[in-house]
Amino acid sequence: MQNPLILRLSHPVDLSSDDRAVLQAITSDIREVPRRTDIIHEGDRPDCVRVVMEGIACRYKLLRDGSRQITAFLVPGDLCNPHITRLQEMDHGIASVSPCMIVEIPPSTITKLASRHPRVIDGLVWASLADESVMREWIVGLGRRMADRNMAHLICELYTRLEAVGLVEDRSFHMPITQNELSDALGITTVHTNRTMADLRDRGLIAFEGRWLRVLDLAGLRDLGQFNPQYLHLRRQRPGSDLENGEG
Amino acid sequence: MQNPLILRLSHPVDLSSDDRAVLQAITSDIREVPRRTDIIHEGDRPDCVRVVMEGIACRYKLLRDGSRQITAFLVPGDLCNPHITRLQEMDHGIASVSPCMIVEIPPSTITKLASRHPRVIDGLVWASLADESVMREWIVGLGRRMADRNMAHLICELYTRLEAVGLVEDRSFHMPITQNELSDALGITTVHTNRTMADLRDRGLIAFEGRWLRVLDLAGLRDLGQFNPQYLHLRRQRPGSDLENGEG
DNA sequence: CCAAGCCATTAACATATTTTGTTTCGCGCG
DNA sequence: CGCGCGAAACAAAATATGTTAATGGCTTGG
Repeated sequence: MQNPLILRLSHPVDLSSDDRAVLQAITSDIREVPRRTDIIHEGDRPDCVRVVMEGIACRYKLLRDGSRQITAFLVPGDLCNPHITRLQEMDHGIASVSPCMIVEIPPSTITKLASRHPRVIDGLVWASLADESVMREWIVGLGRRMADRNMAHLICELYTRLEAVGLVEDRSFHMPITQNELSDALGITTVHTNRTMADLRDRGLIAFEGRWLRVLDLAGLRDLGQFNPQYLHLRRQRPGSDLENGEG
Repeated sequence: MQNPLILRLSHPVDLSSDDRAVLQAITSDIREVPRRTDIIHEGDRPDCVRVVMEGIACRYKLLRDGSRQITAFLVPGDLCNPHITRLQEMDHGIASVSPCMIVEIPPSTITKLASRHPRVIDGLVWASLADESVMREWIVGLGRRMADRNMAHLICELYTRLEAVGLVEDRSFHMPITQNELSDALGITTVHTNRTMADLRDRGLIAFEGRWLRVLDLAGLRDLGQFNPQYLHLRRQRPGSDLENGEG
């Protein structure tokens, strides 16, 4: 499997072979995290940028009554804490959903990147903008979409983002997210998630094969979720022009 | 009234008097926007950074079925498009809720700021992080909070953010947001917004005096909404240096 | 001054979603 | 092998929220 971070950043910017080599080098020291384990706790002030290289993780917040809201899923190539240079206190937790491979990059490395590999920083900023955009789309979904449409939308989101890092094969992808976790992402109960999932299956839109989710009718799924992949900003919008070096 | 952008940025970073002077200078060319008018359209690729200096605006997305979801409110001192240097296509619209005063800052000015006034840029990045954090909190609210709690939370958010730019007087602030707009922010119908609002009033938590919202029981409101202002990142976090200048 | 329109408010009823409880299935483990 | 557990599936009752429609206050503009 190719390096997901490189794949991810290749979409928004043109990486030189040198850029790629550096990215490959700084993502070589991989650490495994078992499933359902905090990668960063709420309140932490992490001293390294963490990148998911394999597996799926999530950002989440816990409420006093014990309920949980997942605010984002992280797929390979995603950064846990892109704003490291601010040394901010985390206002939410990040946990593995499946077993994950994680890389830690010290801030000094980022600083070096900023001067010698501006394209890489560009790509990271783009990725951060895409994350924001995904959040807005979640707000829309939670506020104004019925459960079935929102679930269709979420599946489309995962499908598209996983495809961007080469993790979709033959219209299907590994799906370690349980219905309970889906519920906490969609803001509904597990029971309703189960009903809704069955509904999508019955309509012939998706199918489960073991822990793999196969999209049987991508057009239909997109239509139901009113999914327009543009918000993911996976393609660069203007060849060249934008210099703007990083914030390190 | 003091310059809201300066007030806003003074919270996260220490601005020199020189920084302040520059900020004052670049926010002098103000333009008025009537209420309910698009400031930036979805699909636009704005060529200037816009800052709200007066009034309230909102980010929103429209769905095919005609419904709308507001994903954020912008108060004085907030930036409409902080990521201008990427020349991104807007994936959402920004519209005035009340009549607004808007400033436009060309990217070249930002570039100059970056070299000569790093603190200002620091502050802007902090503000952007806070915006992200607010989005996450909205996701939590839409997904997991009952309508009354979420409305309490939103009122606390507005109260705190307006207080940070000196727009809360005697526990009350100007509230031009209609129940219809509140509904589109909270993901509920106007009828339910009305019910919920009446409920908060009946409980003695808030009161309306014309178009001003007075918070009668701040502790009660915070408790109901389970509001913890920390996520707004209004104070700088450096452990030693926390002088905590008064927020009033 | 009236008419038109926006806004807040309320009622009665309909629907979506939650809550609760039970059942089944597959799987790791003693 | 049986056991316990997590996950999934299913159903009935309870509740939160949505829909539709009507009212009155208030502003605004002719």
